[in-house]
Amino acid sequence: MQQLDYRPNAIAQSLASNRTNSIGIMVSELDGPFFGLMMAAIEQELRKAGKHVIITTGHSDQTREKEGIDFLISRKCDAIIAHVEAVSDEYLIEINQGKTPVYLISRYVEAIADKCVSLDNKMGGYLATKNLIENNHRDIAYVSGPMFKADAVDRLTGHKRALAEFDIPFNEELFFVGDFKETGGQQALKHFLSTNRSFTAIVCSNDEMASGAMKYAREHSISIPQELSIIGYDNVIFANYLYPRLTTITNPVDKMGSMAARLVLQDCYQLPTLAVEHLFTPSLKVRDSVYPI
Amino acid sequence: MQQLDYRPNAIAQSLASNRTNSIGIMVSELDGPFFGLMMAAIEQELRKAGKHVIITTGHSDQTREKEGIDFLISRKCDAIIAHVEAVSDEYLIEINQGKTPVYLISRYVEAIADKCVSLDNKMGGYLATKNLIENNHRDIAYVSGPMFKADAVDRLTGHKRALAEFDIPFNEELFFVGDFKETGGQQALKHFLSTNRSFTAIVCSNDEMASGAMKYAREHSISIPQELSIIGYDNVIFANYLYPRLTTITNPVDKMGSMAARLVLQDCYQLPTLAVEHLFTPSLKVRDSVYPI
DNA sequence: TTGTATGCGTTATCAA
DNA sequence: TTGATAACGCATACAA
Repeated sequence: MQQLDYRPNAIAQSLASNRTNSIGIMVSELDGPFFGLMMAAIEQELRKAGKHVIITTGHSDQTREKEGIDFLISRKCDAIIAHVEAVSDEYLIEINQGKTPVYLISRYVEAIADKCVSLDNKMGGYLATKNLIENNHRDIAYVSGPMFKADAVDRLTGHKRALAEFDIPFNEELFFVGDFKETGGQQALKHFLSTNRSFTAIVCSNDEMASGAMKYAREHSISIPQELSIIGYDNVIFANYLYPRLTTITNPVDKMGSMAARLVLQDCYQLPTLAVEHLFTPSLKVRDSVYPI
Repeated sequence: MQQLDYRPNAIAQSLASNRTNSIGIMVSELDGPFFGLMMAAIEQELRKAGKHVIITTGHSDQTREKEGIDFLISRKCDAIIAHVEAVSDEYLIEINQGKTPVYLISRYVEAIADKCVSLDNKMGGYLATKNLIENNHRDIAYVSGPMFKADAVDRLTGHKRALAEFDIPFNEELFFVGDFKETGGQQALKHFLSTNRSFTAIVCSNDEMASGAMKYAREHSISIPQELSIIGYDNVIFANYLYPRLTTITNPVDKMGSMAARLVLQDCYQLPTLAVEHLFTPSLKVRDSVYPI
């Protein structure tokens, strides 16, 4: 009878089997180079398993993140893959008691470690600063992201470790908390310049802020990298478009995305997975924005 | 009894009411600055109406685009919003006979004009070239996108119209078909340089290719915009990050996204909509990559 | 208005 | 193994 093209009704299947074959995705933003890559990887992995992806945004806001997750749960997703920043660890643990498992990307919560896929941001922060130090920089400014974000805290920790390893004191004057956006980088450089504290390099804890700093530098005739070296973080697409091309730390967000998808496939649908990996390692991507002195 | 928090089962609702409250979205790519904005706009509009969004990718490939749409239909989406490039007009008309309406973004198909939201690309192409001409450029090279894409064809048409309006002949030597990616821009400039035909400006039919051309120019010590003016198209986020900042044509992809979403809300869910608009108008965004001569 | 059956298109269970 | 039947949790239509 298939000749009269019979198509099973996915909704009826779901009602009867209690399985929707849909996975909820929660990201902070739909635009931005970061999440695009991540979602592309997730979607690709899931789609070839016949699953589909329902997408929601949280905008790094606690309320909206919770609403989004509620929404996905109410939609009876079989699982959720979330990149959340504002919500607490406790909430994530609690929500995972429910019947919908919530996997986390770019975040590590001890109690649900098997549901986390994260990047070793301490190592990334360490690598960035170490690269500068190995290029003989000693007076290094640091632009952090908002301190409520674990990523920002970890990257800073790595930075301090590199400093300590080379006996370089951490200087509060050369520390600035930005917003992970372009403006943050601009404000940071402006601030550093105003302290009259000299510095030869600046590590920005993401590429957007690095771009902002570069822009501010150009507007004030500070040549990069001759007068000031800059290193970013994330290796976002446009890092390669900037001039000079930005040296940065790779953030394999696509690999983390596929990994999370595969975990879901394995745990929720009993599909075989090759290797599982929970902690990803960043690496240094050398381009043109760091000069030795 | 709501105190014992009763939650309606969305699946059962769907089965009984024949309405899933889900809208399928089909885009070419999940990454890339273009689609991010578009999806963000769609999601925002739909989400506040309590609808949700199922996302699929087509990768500008005819088979995959059809598969994706089939997939969304089989998932019983109430409607589909698609940005498709490879599939034929006939197919789109035919698929719209079915019970799932599919709306088109950035594409105009006469027979289903009420389901189309598009950009006046002819006007955009015209504006770009006209701006160059008004800056006294006469020898203008043109980098097109793949000619199977309607966008590319229309932009080129606009370019030719501007040329004609000022009695400038179209020169095949200064015409190159790229891939809408960075490499396309690099190849194009390389090609133009090899013809020994002189030119003072180059219009790239999207910003990626403009970036590629700028990169190639820099590598070959051609200073922009002093020696060569460049104009792009789309006003993608990174156009503002490039150096020099790229003059370009705005493509209000976010507005088109919300418009498509509102059409769906209106047609499929009988929700009131303010003004409906089907054709959007691009405009010139002047930045730093065009110099008068 | 409030209440009660019936159907939605499957899966799963149990009997044959 | 095959075949009938009861959930699945709601809308909807109809009756009270």
